[in-house]
Amino acid sequence: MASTTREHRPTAERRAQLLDAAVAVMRDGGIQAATTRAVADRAGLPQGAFHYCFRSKDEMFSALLERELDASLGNAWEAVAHTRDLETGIAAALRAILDRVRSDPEYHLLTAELVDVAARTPELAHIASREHTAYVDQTDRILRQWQESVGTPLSVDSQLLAQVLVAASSGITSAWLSARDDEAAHESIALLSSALAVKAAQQDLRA
Amino acid sequence: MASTTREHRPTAERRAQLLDAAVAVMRDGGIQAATTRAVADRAGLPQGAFHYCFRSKDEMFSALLERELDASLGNAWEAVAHTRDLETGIAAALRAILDRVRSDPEYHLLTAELVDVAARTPELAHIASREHTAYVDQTDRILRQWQESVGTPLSVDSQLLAQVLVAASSGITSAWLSARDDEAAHESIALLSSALAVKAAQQDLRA
DNA sequence: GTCTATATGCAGATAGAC
DNA sequence: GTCTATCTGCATATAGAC
Repeated sequence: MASTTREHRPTAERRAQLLDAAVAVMRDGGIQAATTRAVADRAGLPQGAFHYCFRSKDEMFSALLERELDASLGNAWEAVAHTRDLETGIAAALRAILDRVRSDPEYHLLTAELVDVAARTPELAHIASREHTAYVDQTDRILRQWQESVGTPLSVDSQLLAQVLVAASSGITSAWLSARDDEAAHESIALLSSALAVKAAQQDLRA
Repeated sequence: MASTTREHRPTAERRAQLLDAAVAVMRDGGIQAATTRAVADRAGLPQGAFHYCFRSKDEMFSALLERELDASLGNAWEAVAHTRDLETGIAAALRAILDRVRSDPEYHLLTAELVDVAARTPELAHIASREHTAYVDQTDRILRQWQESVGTPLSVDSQLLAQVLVAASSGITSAWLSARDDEAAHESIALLSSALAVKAAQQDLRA
């Protein structure tokens, strides 16, 4: 019996199944490796299944991008909200972000590649852009929350500080992904946290 | 006459010609677009030419990676050496880096993609790693130079500051490449320069 | 919805004349 | 070194039975 008939499943479920498989394939071999055959195989489905879940490979890629970038948001900066000391909070959050990357470098290499490809592709550029804005906004929200809970206002605009924190985390993780140097990453986190906290909390010391 | 005979050229020259063409093709369509045919076409050579310049596509990719990453080093942090004030120097250097990216976003998107792919590919990972180290070392050298010319020593290790500066620049450029927000980038540069300069030059103000 | 079989095209690499 | 022609395999996508 060459053909095993499979159970009928709602399309949404099959799509998720294929997206999961696509991530698995890409984790190993990068975006290039994600052919429709490889993805369908990994999902345990015949290659033909691909095309009644997605109109084309491009459509799947777009769906994947949206799903993964959204998921990778997480609550990265949550740690800040739970400390009284800004420096401690920033350092803890940066360490948490680094730990997530260290625990699954392939996945984070993949999201970086996804963002690059999206930024270069006209039909996808808005996804990368929207994702970045959402990430900054979420960080901003946590900073305001911290500000309220502590009472003392920041001496810099929270939105601006959020932007810088996001840039700092992306710079540190990308350095780590290239060099895999734990000590360098932790030293950088310590210095950055301290520098930014001093700046953000300073009551014009020299005025 | 369907076949125009071409002049004989040293292999090194042909290789450079193909690498240039590969960059041109990738700038437009990303790494995926760089098929041996597309690259040879862009170079004005027949597809067969590819294989007496490079043993395989992988070999070309490796050569390309090495050449482009090395070229993209530039003297990015040179600006620091030429100012007495560290904050001014850091800000100028970061703005110069951002300007280079703004003047050719496609190229810098490409180098980012190259680094990602290299970091994931076992045979290429060392190139990305070595490149990153070289970049930090070069920045460190400029910081030491500044330190000597100014007389006052930094209050943080110059190598560490160099690491952080490299991370900061990569975070800011990658944010800009996603969101294309000039104002945000310049604000971030100002805040980071100020925060890091205060930290790096502080004579233990609170001691 | 599910599956097999297949159409069509392009990929990387090579052979062999010049 | 240079070129054309071609081998071989895999890519995406579709057709059509169940």
